[in-house]
Amino acid sequence: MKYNPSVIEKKWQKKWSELNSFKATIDYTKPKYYVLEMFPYPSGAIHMGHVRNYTLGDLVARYKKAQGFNVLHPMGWDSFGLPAENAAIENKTHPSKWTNSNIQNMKIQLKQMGLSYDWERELSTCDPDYYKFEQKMFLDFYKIGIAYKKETLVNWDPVENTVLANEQVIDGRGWRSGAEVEKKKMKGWFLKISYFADELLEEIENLNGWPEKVKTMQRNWIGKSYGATIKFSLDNSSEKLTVFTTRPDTIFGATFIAISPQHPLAKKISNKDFKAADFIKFCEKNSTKEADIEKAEKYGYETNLSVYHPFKNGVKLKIFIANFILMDYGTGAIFGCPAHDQRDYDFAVKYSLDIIPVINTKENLPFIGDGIHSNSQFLNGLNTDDAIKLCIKKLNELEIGEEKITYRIRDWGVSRQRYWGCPIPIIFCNNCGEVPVPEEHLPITLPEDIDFNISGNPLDNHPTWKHTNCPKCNKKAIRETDTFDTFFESSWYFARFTDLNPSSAFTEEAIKYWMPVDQYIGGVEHAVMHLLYSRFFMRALKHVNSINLDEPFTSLQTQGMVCHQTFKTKKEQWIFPSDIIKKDNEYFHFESKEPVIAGRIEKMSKSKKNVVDPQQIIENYGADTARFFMLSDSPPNRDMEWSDSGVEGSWRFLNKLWKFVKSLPIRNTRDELPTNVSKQNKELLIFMNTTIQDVTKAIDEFHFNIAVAQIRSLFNFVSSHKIENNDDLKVVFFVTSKLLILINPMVPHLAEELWNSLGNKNSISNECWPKVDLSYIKKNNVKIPIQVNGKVRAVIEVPLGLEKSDIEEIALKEKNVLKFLNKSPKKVIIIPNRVVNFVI
RNA sequence: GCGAGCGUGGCGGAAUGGUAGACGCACUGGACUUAAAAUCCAGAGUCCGAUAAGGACGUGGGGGUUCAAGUCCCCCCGCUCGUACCA
Repeated sequence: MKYNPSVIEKKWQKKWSELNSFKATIDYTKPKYYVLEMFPYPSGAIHMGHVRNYTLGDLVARYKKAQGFNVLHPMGWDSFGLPAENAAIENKTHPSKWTNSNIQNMKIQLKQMGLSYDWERELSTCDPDYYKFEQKMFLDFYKIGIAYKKETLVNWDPVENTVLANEQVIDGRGWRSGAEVEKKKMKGWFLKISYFADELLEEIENLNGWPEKVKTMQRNWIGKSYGATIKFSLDNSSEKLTVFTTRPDTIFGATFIAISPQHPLAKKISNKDFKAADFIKFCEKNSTKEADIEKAEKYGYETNLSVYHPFKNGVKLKIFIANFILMDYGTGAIFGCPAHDQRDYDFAVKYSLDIIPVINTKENLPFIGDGIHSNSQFLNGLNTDDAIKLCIKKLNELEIGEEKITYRIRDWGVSRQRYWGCPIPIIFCNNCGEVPVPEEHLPITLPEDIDFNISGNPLDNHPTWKHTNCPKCNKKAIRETDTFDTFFESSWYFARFTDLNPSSAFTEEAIKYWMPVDQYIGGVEHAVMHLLYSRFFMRALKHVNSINLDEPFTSLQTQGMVCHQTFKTKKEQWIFPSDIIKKDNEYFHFESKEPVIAGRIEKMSKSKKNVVDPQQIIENYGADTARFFMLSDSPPNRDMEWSDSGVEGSWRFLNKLWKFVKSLPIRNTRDELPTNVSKQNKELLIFMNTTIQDVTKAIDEFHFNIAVAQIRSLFNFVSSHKIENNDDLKVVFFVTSKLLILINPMVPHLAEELWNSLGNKNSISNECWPKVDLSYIKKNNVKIPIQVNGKVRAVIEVPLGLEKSDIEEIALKEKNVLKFLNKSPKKVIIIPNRVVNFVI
């Protein structure tokens, strides 16, 4: 019988579903394990990124189940978001219809992959039964000031009259209209993540299961910095201008002041100075993307205002309005010290401003490092740290400044001017102002009838939806027509999975038992925002007594991208890999037979057409081959290349495994070992036990590609084992059984089928993970390289733990060692069981 | 621009500071076959050497620490992710 994945995969998927094999038990006395993959946006069909992510998670879930844990492994849909609205405009379908049909389709696909989800816990964030809870959360936050309203800058498309997402701004222009995007001030809702900045920062060090790189990124994102504010007095005015600096010690090198175009003073100046107004307008012609702002050429406008230097009598500093000063950071104003800051230096050179060094150095300016101060009155002779301290002391004495801690992190803007999101439960009343929607009126649901053909915010354009009565005074009032950022939904879904009861977002005992998530897996692109928002959200919810939890994710793994070679015609048109045929190492288009240029290996993306449809792979090779290849080659946290030959390799291996197990002549002796184990059989058992140990270690360390390699080696070993008598057969059976348990989390359908054909009645999913018999892996001998001047000249095998002098004696008998040992060694390094190095 | 990560044979990758290249892909030779595919067996970093023994070189580039560096430190190059309204 041939290996036929399409038959056996359906068979076992049906069986798992009938037996409810992967249901998380509600028995809070058992040890639990919660494994979660980042839930998908239902874009229409699963892509290879999903396949990779969910294969990794499924391996962990099945492995932990085998280790005896009560496993929670749920799946849901991050189903609010922009693409549904774009689809609505393009295909004239309603976002909810489009979204739900995508979910149906993707769910079928996930089931075809044989993933061990507890589908009874499925959730979808666009479902009012889900988002009603976050409206309540928002109101709780609102009551204590964690949610508040303020003005912010948005990308405004003046042609479409809509707010654009950053990704909809391409080279400073609206993606559909092509109009130059403007920055526009707009009021929106914010969550006070800054209130928790210190706690979020400090707790990073306790996230032991997180990758160091993610922790570093979050630390830098929060960006706590110690510095000072300095109040400068304006010339010819009683007003003060407060700047923030992390280097108050360089104050004597200050030669100019720069303020943000959004600074109140800039606005004031522009009232009288038309050129300043023009300049500010010019600065507004840029997107709100940080990268765009930073990369844009730095411009300044010299105003006719200046301030007095706080310590240098009579010295005035000109105020510039500068396009690179962000209003959101510090005070939106800086003093420029060109000698000791790269950006200030560039600015000073461009506008021919003075450059006054105040730190002694032999290096070229600007010099950013530490050093002894000069030219700095009371700071002369001090190093940077001491100068900062003394300067702050002096500022305090003179009451013109103080020590100040600032954070780079900004409060989280959650308002979106879109339809397909959770409505924000606030009502605006002319009498009463902002009024929260009373809880008994929740959920506020979206209107079904919606028109996307009018430009602007669809909810705002709806003829009736926003009109309501004020809950306080009952007069006519208007609903908030903004909806939530979809990161709102993804900031608590993991906690919701623990108990989907309809009356409250969480239940105490389910949270206490299941949370935190033991293993969270997803793309590294979420390293900061989603993960930081989730950490913040748990704290905010704790603050309003909704949940008793701090950190949501104990351990985190970030998986790399799935890449594929790109192909282009000579006319620069991208081509799908499935439309290409390879002949004599050259590529041709399947239909036109035109030659095709093979390009770089890049992240799979629809725009470059270098995608492979998982559906095709499942149909051609089966889910197990797709899963096995996903795990085989690359370590999970690195990018991987999807290649046809790699898939073929996995397919071949699974076939070999199939044939081998099916060829074994007897059944049902899997737990029996012969009373006397021959030398040959002992070697196999040693290899098996070593493999069990190594595979277990590799899985625990998330090195699944190594686990695969070791399982392959064990297969190579056992399948070439000579079977000459019944004892040999027993051992081969024993080892094969263990091998199937090891490989089950990777290729569960195949493992079930082969397990079954070995005569087992139970599902392999209920088998325990094999234990290592340590008596088989005690080593007696060890191979030691012998080096001469660090180069290996021989390898000797000696008993473990042999004395240094004995090792040296044996080493000195090696011909090749003596050949290179033409002088007596200056030094002999012997690390027992490790290495010998003769240094001559 | 800023922050973070990555870079090892023809390719994916392996390697507690201690034998670089496990396992696999592609490749080459052989077996089977009328033939091919599939399958099985064997070989293989590059160069010198005889196809051997053995040697030299070799982990993006340059420098350093060390008896010993893919691994630690410094500088540079290239690529990738994030950069706050994509998810």
